[in-house]
Amino acid sequence: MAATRLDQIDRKILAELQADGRMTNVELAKRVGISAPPCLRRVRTLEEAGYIRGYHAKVDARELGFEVQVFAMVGLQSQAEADLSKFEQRCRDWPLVRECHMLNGEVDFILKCVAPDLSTFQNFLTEELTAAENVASVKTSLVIRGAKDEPGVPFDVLEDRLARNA
Amino acid sequence: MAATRLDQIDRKILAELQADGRMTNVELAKRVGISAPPCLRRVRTLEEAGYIRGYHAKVDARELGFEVQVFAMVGLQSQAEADLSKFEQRCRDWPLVRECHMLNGEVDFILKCVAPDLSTFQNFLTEELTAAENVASVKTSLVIRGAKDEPGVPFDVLEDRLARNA
DNA sequence: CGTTTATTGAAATATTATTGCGCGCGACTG
DNA sequence: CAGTCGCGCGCAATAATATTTCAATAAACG
Repeated sequence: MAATRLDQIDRKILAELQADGRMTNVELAKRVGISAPPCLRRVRTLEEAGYIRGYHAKVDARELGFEVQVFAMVGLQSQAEADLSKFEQRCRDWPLVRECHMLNGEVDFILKCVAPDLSTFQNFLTEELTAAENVASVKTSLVIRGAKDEPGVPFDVLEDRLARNA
Repeated sequence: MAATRLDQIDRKILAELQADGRMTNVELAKRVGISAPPCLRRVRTLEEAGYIRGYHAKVDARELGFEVQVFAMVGLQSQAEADLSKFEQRCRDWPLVRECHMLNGEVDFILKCVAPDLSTFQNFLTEELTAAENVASVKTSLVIRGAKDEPGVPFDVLEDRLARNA
């Protein structure tokens, strides 16, 4: 794995920034056990190498009036690469679709969507998603409640793994 | 909606920090059109009010050797609240499970999981998830590739909406 | 209207980010 | 092995940013 290119300090940096993306560099340096300048240099390197894709505030959608979250399983008629790409591009253009993943199995894509209310989503569903070219089937499930939401990497698992391989 | 309590500047702040969680406060202030001190106060207020749930670096799981991502649909035997909670707690304890959402419909939960490789995931699947108390059925789908991944709020939709209601 | 309350922005101060540079350590070489 | 090269560290100095303080302004209210 590419993680081999990283030493323990780099991984600690990633873990800390994943947990708190606004941590100051001095605090980060203190936690990983080096001084501020090399710490900052490492962060920049990790960013440029693509280990860090960006930093984002986690904004509570429900608090902002997006009370509906839906997972949609989408099946297409054609799975030719050109058609897959076309569908993916449409997902990128739909603001209500926040995530789009291509899957194996009977379903081709899973979409995570948000909407201010059910009628807005239903409108999107019938007018846009189901109606879109090449879409064969759509099954949706409303999110009743969220129990865990920590996208990213389980660094404890990673460290266990590296320790075992060492 | 609770977004009514926020003015346009607050919403702009949220949008900017969602897009770039490490933006400096002076840059943020410049973009939203006020000076730095009140801008910082607004950010703190938004954090305390729960509009901002935290800040996180988006770490690339695949780059770190987590090459497998899986969605798992889980059905339980009992949907009594106590049993639902128990299952949710288990999900929180499993490091490979990064997200857990309760759904309506035939499936009770959808889980987003990561693993270093397929065998690690299959081991988790058979030894932990499927074997867990009260779990009736599990269907999994491997993520072939990701096409969009922007969790959060579509602020353009929100602004449209507010403009229409005004 | 006068008062209260909330929010602002300028200025001052404290922290933090960033750059420049010399040092030490390990690896490669003759 | 000694010499030297290259990498990465930390110290110190500087630039930028965050944060507090405070007086002024504008809206809200009686």
